[in-house]
Amino acid sequence: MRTSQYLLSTLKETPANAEVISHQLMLRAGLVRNVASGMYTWLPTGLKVLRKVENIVREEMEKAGSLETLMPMVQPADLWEESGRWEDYGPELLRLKDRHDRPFVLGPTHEEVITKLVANEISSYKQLPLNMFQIQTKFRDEIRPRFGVMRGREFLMKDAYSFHLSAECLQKTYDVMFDAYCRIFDRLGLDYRPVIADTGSIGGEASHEFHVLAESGEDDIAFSDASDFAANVEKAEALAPSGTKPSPSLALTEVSTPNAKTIDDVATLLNVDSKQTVKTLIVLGNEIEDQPTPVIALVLRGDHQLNEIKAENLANVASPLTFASEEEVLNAVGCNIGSIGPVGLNIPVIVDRSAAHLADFVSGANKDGFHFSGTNWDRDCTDYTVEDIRNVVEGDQSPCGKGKIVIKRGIEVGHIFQLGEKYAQAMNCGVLTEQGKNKILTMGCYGIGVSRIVAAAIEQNHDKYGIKWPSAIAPFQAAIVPMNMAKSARVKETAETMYNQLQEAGIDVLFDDRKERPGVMFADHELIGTPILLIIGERNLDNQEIEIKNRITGEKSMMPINDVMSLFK
RNA sequence: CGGUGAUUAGCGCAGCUUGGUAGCGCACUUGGUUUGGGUCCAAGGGGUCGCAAGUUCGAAUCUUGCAUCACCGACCA
Repeated sequence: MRTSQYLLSTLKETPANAEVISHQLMLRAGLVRNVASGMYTWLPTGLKVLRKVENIVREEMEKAGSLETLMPMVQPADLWEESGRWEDYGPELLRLKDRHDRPFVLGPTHEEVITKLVANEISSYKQLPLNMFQIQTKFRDEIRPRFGVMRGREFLMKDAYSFHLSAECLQKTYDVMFDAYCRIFDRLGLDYRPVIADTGSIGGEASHEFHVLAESGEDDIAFSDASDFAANVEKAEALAPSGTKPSPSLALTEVSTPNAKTIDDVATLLNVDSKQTVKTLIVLGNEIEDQPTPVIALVLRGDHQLNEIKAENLANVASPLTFASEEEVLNAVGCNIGSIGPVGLNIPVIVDRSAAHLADFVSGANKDGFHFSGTNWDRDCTDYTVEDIRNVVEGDQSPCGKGKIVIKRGIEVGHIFQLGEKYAQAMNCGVLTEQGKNKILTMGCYGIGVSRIVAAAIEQNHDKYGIKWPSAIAPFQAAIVPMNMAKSARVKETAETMYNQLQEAGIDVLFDDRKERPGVMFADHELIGTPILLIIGERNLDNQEIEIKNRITGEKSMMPINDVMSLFK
């Protein structure tokens, strides 16, 4: 490609609306342009990168035995009613109507469509297992799109679905997909980790997320500093503290704490460590027929944070987790938020493992403006259950048994699930077994955020001059940068010859034939991150040499003109 | 959904306090100059000042409403 026939569209200045580095560089390097909140046009350079990512994903999926399909982006609402997600999905699901007033959705994912397809197409166990994927635009009406294509509303995703007769067979495909994902991220040249994940709203059993490690990531990943253990903080188990619980040494004493409504206030006022306090959260319980909504108290150590996912997975806690209103708190507890504690409550009390390990701690007195000091479990509060309901923090024991927890930020770029029978059941997707009986299939589902990978790759690979693409996904393999071609016939001739030669060899090379000063050309190529610059100038032609500059290492070296092809072997 | 802020040329911004029909840098066009790291000089083109209503002789500027975009928060006991 010649720059004179190309749309480079680089920007010298950083657009004001871009916050993270990948978003800024994607705009400056001319990869994408914003169209509306969370929606982007991919310019030629960006699309080249996107297609390279897509092709790696496609090749590895095919190698792993998955069949490519393409499903519609717009889906009829009745499919979603059949699966139950028309009600469950919430406002992220964009709903629309056609001219006949028939309801549709913009597909945020395609379980319904594929399950319906398989229900219709597959009728015998002999046709299983089956694994199909597509690379398709998805739409999720995110609460808050941000960071450019990292969390867009419209985005490109590879999603795959597998169908099986047995859990063992599903596990086998799941393992194959796990390995395929590792190969994909290896080939992309990214620093990533598979981590144990929550199955979230889609439901199901086993699940791993693949995270690209980067400061700007939106997820917290808990690692062990002594093993391979890695889990999303949402999912990482917080073990009970080791050792025996100290015995009570203080009497329960009511203390006045006017206007101290937060743990920090109370800890400061009473001059105790927040680790010696507990906070008590009132949430809604599951509805029981013909009765007012029950409320439940969750008790955590003052310095810990509630893990909402763990909490809402508890049997008697409402899902999604909902905090009680001020009025509900007043009715149930008899005081306002800020003075609640576990002592004397006549509602169910669930205590976190770490909070349950305390002795002589500070708690709310269930009386406005008062707390208790010297609170002790079993003596002052007898009716409670102990559960893991907090987020792990740095320094906790790793749940794998080895080492301590370290927390890093990650960008979720892949997610694999064992779905089980949820969708197959709802859409009546089954086959006849060897025994001639109908059996509902069990499913796996495997996603990769293709467009997000482009942003994640930049987050991990850039410097002050611009993007440093891993070579597998660079928009161009190399660029020819001639010095003062307009004046030098020798330079022009060498550049043209080299361009033709590389083109014929199938090398994706950008020939900078603009009448620009060298500085302008260097700056542009560094910004868009071309891995190799082939610099042709008068001063080296006498020796029949050109200069090679490596974008990743910054190294410059000389090379005989005729050896250029060796760079691409 | 709540809070905050922004909206003036393709991009980045000034002008608004104190109303008088718009300016700077980059980018773009033309000519010249320069040519191994974002040259320099000159001459140009480009804006219903987000939309609507109001106040006024007169509104980018004051008032009201709306829209869009962005940032922060959505553990608070």
